[in-house]
Amino acid sequence: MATEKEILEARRNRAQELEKSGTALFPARVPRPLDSIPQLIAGHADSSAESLEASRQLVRIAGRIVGLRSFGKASFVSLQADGQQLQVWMKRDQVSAERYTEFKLYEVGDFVWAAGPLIRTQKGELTVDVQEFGFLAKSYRPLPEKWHGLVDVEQRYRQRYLDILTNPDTRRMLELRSRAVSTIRTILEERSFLEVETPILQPVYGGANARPFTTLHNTYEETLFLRISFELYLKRLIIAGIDRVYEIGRDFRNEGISKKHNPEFSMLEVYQAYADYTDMMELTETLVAETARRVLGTTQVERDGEMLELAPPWPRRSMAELIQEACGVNIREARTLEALRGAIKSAKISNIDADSTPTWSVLVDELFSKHVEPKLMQPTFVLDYPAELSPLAKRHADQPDLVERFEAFIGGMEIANAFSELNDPDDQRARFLEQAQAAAEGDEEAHPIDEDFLRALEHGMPPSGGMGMGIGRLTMILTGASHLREVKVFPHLRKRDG
RNA sequence: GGGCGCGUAGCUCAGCUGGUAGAGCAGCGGACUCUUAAUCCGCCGGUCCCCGGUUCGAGCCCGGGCGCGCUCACCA
Repeated sequence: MATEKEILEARRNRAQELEKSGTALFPARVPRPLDSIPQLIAGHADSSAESLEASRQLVRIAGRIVGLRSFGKASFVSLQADGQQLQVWMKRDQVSAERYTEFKLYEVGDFVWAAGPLIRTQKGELTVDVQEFGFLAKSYRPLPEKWHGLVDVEQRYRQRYLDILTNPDTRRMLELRSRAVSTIRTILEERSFLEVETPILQPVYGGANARPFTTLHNTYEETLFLRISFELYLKRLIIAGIDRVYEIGRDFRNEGISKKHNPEFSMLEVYQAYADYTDMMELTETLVAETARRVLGTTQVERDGEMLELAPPWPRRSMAELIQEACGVNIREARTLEALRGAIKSAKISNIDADSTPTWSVLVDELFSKHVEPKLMQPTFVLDYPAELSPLAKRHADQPDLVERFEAFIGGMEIANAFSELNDPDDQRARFLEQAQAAAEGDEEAHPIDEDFLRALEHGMPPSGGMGMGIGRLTMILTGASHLREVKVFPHLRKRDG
């Protein structure tokens, strides 16, 4: 018997036998109170066999059978709950021959409870010396192979529950991500920010340059878009006088998948009135460093063998000076497309096709993302982006072709993006029109015009700073993960037929 | 989307120059009251990803497809 069908039949048959012997396979009630396995383990890390013997503490635990070492008239069973395992020792003499026969029908994967005194075995293992036990839930399918565990990458993601169940690292990642998000909420609450939930289905998408997912509302016969950012709604709330506001939620972008990209991803967006992008720098570095400190207990993380120091202050570097350093091209002198093309050619920059790049800004962006970004390992704020690439950011007072914007990079990856928010409705309209022009010329990621948002802006918006941070990428930095899907609970995989 | 690689038992893997499929774990039967990858004896288990081709003969070679990984491109 070893085909999948036969293994499943064997488990079904054993379940039937159990049921015939009067055991409910899926009982509704669990005996209470239950002791927590992690708490028992932590509480008795130093308890000796003698002290346990002396106190004879009676405990009751419940969990999934993940290991079964069976002898003729006794068995050791590993029970797992809350991600940790505690051994129970089942002896025929102690539980009665009849009940031991029933127990022999239990198998790896099933859920059970067991009660008895806590002891330490001769080998020193903390163990429940079972006096009473019972069945809690049947598992009809086997767990992954116990020694190698689940290693097939595809199956790890297609059946993530098995990955989480059997790979402690995956569980630790989930716990860490959860604590990171809750720490971010705590810090923002400490600073009096209000958390809101804005629409995911939007009549006009915006706040970023990306292609959206499109859907249809049947009743209103209305085309709706899954949001690509929360930005324009949160700014409406700034206009509404919610001076410190944030949202943690999901964005959707109909684009490629890579180590750093997924079509749906979690974002934090924060907006603060009477502030600008320098305030956002302080907030960003504090959020990242404080989250690391509270979750990991340190502000130092390792990435590809390099130690990263997340503690503030992070260096503030202008995009121009970083490009100058990396490529020897001075974008402040080469201010036109032709001049920049010439500078790139004379500097002999590799893998940039200067002639086919349509605008000065896009060429600058190319230089930056290919030659600077991958090298930004230690946390770094990159400041002062071309206005053309940032239709929602306020212009520099003295350099109107640049905007007050920064992106924060860690480990060669963009972690956050922020600006002094554009609050001049006429300039905003002009920027939208530029975007409409780009769209007309075929730029599928151009920002659409949002008349409703412009109307709101005309009512008046205070000077404000805004910042967006990728939760998944932050988690990658905190865990050292090399791929975004590692820090997602259920990453997207192609649909499989059959 | 392009390039490279992979797909063999439920799981983890091996399979020579093309000669008719193998191990460990899991499963089944048996022994066993201090194991923790328990041990020992025996047994069962295959659409070699799919379709087509070459060949006396294909897991292996060729063509097409599907899925996955890496990578480049795209993309915050």
